[in-house]
This record gives sequence, C-alpha cells and structure tokens, in this order.
Amino acid sequence: MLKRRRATLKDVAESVGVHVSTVSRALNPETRHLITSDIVRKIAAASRALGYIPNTAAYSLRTTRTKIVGVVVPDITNSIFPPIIRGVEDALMEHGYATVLVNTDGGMEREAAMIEALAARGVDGLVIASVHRDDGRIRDLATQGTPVITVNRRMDDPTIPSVTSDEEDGVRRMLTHLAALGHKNICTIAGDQTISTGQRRHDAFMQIAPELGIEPDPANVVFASDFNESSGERCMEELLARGVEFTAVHCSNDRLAIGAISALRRRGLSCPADVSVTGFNDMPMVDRIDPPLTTIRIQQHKVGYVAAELLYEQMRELSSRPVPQHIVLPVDLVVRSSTAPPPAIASKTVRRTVKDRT
Amino acid sequence: MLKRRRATLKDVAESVGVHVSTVSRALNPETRHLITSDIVRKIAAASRALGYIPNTAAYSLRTTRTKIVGVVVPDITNSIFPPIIRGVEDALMEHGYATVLVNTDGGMEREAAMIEALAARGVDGLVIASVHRDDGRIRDLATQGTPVITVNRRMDDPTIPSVTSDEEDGVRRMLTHLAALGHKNICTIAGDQTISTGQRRHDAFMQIAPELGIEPDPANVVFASDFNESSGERCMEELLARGVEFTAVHCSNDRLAIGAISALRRRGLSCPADVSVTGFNDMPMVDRIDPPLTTIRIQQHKVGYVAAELLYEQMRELSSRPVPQHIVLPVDLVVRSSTAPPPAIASKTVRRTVKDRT
DNA sequence: ATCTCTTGTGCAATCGTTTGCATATTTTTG
DNA sequence: CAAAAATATGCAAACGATTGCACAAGAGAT
Repeated sequence: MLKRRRATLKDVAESVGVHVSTVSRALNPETRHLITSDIVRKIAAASRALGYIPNTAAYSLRTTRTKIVGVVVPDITNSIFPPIIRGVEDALMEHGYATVLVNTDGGMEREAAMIEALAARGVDGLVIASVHRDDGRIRDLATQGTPVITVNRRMDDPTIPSVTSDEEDGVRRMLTHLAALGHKNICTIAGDQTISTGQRRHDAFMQIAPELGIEPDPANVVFASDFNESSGERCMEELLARGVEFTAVHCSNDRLAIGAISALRRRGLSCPADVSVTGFNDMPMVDRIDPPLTTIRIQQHKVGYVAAELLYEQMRELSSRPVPQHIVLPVDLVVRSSTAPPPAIASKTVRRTVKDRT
Repeated sequence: MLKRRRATLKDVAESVGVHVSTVSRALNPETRHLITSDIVRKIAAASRALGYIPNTAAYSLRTTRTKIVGVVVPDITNSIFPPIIRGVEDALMEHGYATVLVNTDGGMEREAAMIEALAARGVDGLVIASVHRDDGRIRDLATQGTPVITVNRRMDDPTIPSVTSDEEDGVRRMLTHLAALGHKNICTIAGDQTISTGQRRHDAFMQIAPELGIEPDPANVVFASDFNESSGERCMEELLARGVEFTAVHCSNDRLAIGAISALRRRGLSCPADVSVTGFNDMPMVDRIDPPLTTIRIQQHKVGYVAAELLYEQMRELSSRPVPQHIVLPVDLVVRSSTAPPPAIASKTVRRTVKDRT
C-alpha cells in the first residue's frame, strides 16, 4: 500500500467550493468568527471527512513558530530528571507543544552546543534543568527574546525566571530532625557550588546549623565535584581520613548520600547505627535502598509542570516582556531509616575505627 | 536587544553574488561537486561569516522530511527506559536527527493517540518501546511506508523490525543459577502476556525448567497485570496464600521482584534466607536495594543505540523496502544477594509461616 | 572552423500555510 | 431609498529552501 498524500487546505477548499484562505480561517479558532457559521460547519465536516491534518512545516515557515520547546537536562539517565521532564511534557502537550530533549552531560560547552542545535531547529522556548549559576549564553538567549525558564536550578541573575524548591526550608527541616535525634557533630557533603542547588543547600547549612547549636567547623565540610555516588564515596572517605568526630552526615543530594553510605560500609561502619546519613530530593527508589534514605522530598513532577506553564505564558505574550518570575515550591521531610540517634559513644567509635584502618 | 533576523540562503547568495540555487548546492555535500570549487569556498566563507543556519521548516516543507523521529515509551519515569532513550538519542543525534518523546502510560488507545500526534508532526520514523505483541495500528503504519522499529519489545508479526535482548538465554541462566544453588521448588511471577518480554520470559521458564529437573506446576505460576512493584506484591501474596511449597521466585522483571520482596518481608519472611527472588533487566539502583538483586543484565543503552541505527538505515533507503531485521542482544547473569541456597527446611518453614498468618 | 559534449550556473516552480488588502455583499442608518 | 458601515470572502504575496530544466560557455572531436 502506498503512502497516500495527505489532504491539504486546498483539498478541503475544493471539496467545499471555497477559497483556501476561507478554510484556513474557518479552521482556526481565533479567526473562525470571520466566517459564516454555516460555511464553518461545512468546512469542518469536509476537513474531517478528508482527514485533513495541518502541515506543521508550512505553518512554521509562515509563522516562524514551531510549537516545539527544547528541554535541556544533564542526563536523562539520572533518575531525578525523568519525573521533571514528564511534568514538562504533560503541561506542554496540553497546549499542543512537543518537546525535544537533549543531554548535556554536565558540561557547559556541550550545553552550549546542544542549545545551539535546538535554536537551529527554531524551538519556541527552552526549559533548562542543566543550568549553572552563571551562564552568559543563557542570559544572552533570554535578552535576545527567546523564552527561557530554568527548572530545579536557577541562575544568580534574577532576570531569568525559574521554578525551584525551597532548599533553605529543606535544610532547616533536616537539621532540625538531626538535632532532635541528638546529633551534635554533623558533617556535610556539599554539592557543586557552581550550581544553585549545591550552593543554596550549603549556604543554608552554614547558616542554620549555628541556630540549632551546631557549630560548623571547616573540617566538617567537604565539597563534592559531582552530584553522584562515586563523588559521595570519595567525600565520605575524605571525611573519615580527616579523623574528625561526627555522628551524622548531611548530604546535598540523594546520590551523594548513597555513595557516602557505601563508603561507610566499606570501612565497616554502619548507617544509621554508627552514623546517620541524609539525602535531598527523594529520588525514585531511595525508599527501597539499604537503609531506606531519610531525605527531603521535592515535588519533581510539579516543578516541571509549573515551569512549563510559566514558559507557555512567556511564549504567548512575546510582545510584552513579563517580569521574570521565580516560583519556589515547598518541600517535605521524609524520615526513613538512614537516621537514628547517635550511638552513645559514637564519636570515639568512629575515631577509633578510622584509626584502626589507616 | 532585538532578535535579529536569521541569515537565509538569499543573504549569502547576494553577499557572494551568485544565485540562491548555487548556494544551496554548494552547501549540500551531495551536490557540492556540481559547483566550481572556488565558488564553493567563497560560499562557505560567506555563509560562516553571516552565521547562516538552514531553516528547518522550509527544508521540511520542500522535502517532506523533518529530521525528527518519534520515541514512544510507556513512561519515561520507569527507570528501565531512560538508558534506552539515551541510546536512541545518542545514535540519532550523530545523524542530525532530533527526537521527540511521548509517554503512553501503557494504554493502547493513548499510544494510538500519541503516535497520531507524532505522525501529524511528520516525524520521519518511529522508535517504539511501548509496543504490544499485537498492534494493528503499528503494522498499518509500517505497511504504509513509515519507518518503524520496536525496541526492547517486539511484535509477533515478524514484519516489524526490532532490537531486543535474549530473553530465553536470560531465563536459562537464571534458572541454572537457582538450580545450582539447590532450589527445586521455584515459583514464577510472569509479566503481562500481551507484551513480548512477558510472554517470552514465561515461555522460556515453562520450557527450560523441566530441562533442569524442575517441574512447573500451574500452582507455581502467577500472572502479573502490570510490570510494577505493587503488582509484584499482589502476586507474591497470592503465591503465599495458595500455600504451595517454594524456596525461590523467578520474576519477569526487576520491579516485580522488588514488590515480591516487600510482600515477603511484610509476612515476616526474609529474602534470601527464606526465599530467593530474582529479577530481570538490571535496572539502575537494583544493586543498591535491600537485598541487592540477582538479575539479568540487558544492554539498555545499546539496545536503544542499535535500534536507532537500524531505523536510520531504514529512513535512508526509503525506496527499497528492506528485509525487516530482528537483532537480539546477549544478556548477562549478575548474581547479587537476593539469591542463596534454600534453607534446609525451607518448604516447611514457608508453609508453616503462611499457615500461621492466615 | 563547426559540431557535439560536458560542465557550471541561473531560472522559476513548488511545498502548504497565513494574512494584509481588495472586493463584493449585506445590513444599518439618516 | 441612498449612502455609509459592517460583514464575508477571495486574491495574492509571502515564508526559505530544493530541484528539474534551460542555457551559456568552454573542451574535445572531426
């Protein structure tokens, strides 16, 4: 069977006996009122009968709008992103937009190249989950008039709209939880400081800890180069190597926490019996790992959904430059089994253990 | 700053002093040889200087090719899919294709609607991970000449090309492993039989078990309605409720296995001490759950990558209808901690325990 | 020197829409 | 009832690329 040529405006115009422009107007809700309702009905019928589907390419060529938005993530394989992406798609699909996804693998150069490729395709807007705190390329894009929104992360530049989670509140709740359990010596594994989540969570830690009577010592903080498990392992090893006393480790995200727990275990230490470990994000599956992770739940799907809605607004009212919005969604503490009261003689135990093995 | 109009073929034509058709040919590798190399050089220079980027819409309108392929998955949020999708994108990007992703949530109706939407956008081809064994819509698409390939799953109809994993070998290795540990009474939680993975894994189980001296009793098999954790839980409960004797449960995929383990635990039974549980797929994170899952590793990224390559071939040689290919990738057994030798008095223990609580 | 071939370039149509403008028809109004 | 206003439709020009065809100029053959 041959691929039959698709019906065009012209086909339905001929079938009804009117001009193609009339059909075009009749089929467009915005201009439908210009046409006699009787004719509109006939056109609608004919178009249905012929199975008319508008040609996207022609539409785009004429209007310079593609009804496609680009979604830029570090790596779709990182399970924090799929729910966000899904949120974006769910929202955008309702408005007839398609999304094309690209992975940057964290690099700013590759990010630039990918965004370039999306721009070449003429995307109508961009949802960026891979953004760094400072990114000239994206600022330029925005000032040139491309609708852009960052999601989950934000830029320092308040000019670029964003939808994020309440990192400060998350950290506060977590530290409060740890303090309530009786922890005094808390280390932190901070994330990449060139990324807003890394920086804000760390800043919040440094600010809130003292309020709870926990004095943050520089010896108690390590900075992870990446937001992943192996980086978490390295950081925990570093902490153990330093020989500082601690009964809990506050990690900047779940993956760091997972790595940290592995490292502890390799040293013969148990979580939470010897040291409590906390995450951030509540990624899928962290409720099933060993031990189930105490973490901060962010509204992953909603973050994406709301960002897409905001972007949509931006794309519609291209004329009037809107004030950039920053939406901050609330978070929740979810207590599972990676946190427990500190062991009575915790600090010494840790210390001795470390000594034993170094 | 205003959004500057993008340079067109015409602009570079004028800048060089030639006709646009000459520029078009000079810029296209396929037709470049028609133009004097000196002029080609000039055109290349001018096009770079002006920052010329071809207009995708115009290209598509003229050629009816969009350089977009649709990727159809049940749900991007299911962590088996992201690596596959990534594989598809990595391969396609190299050839200048973009991918647009849609989620079907498992329903055939929604799948049809989504594919319809993709077709309306004029995608050049389709990678389908959500396919059911029988799906008339997709067969029609293919016979009408749309390049299609299914990935991870396949249709019964051998006409539709596919890239899958060696389910039979996976099951064989897993059963061999269990048999070697000493298990005799093995139950199976089979997946959706309208999907090739569900059916083939189950068929393989029924065929291979006897070869290993394990006699499959109908009482030992339950069918899951969905490939997810809650379905796995329900199935395990059903098994326990039946009061059959077993020391191991072979699950059709990892998520069912995870659910099964939860259900066991809720009944006060331990995996693997009381019963061994096995998965299939080696999803991300199943090495970190409690207990780390013994499963079959499939080459997720590669499955996607290879499928995309095959689809690309299909899209290039649209003229000659190629023989549909079915590529089957090898799998690996990965033994972790959810399997162990059966407890000495395993069957009775299970039985008594079940009785105790019912 | 004439003719044929080849090679390189230009011409113009085309893909399917949208939209400003002109025109024809109807309705309103004084 | 004529003129003005409103309404409904058609006309044609874009949008930016590709491509079959025509044509011009130079190369080679006789």
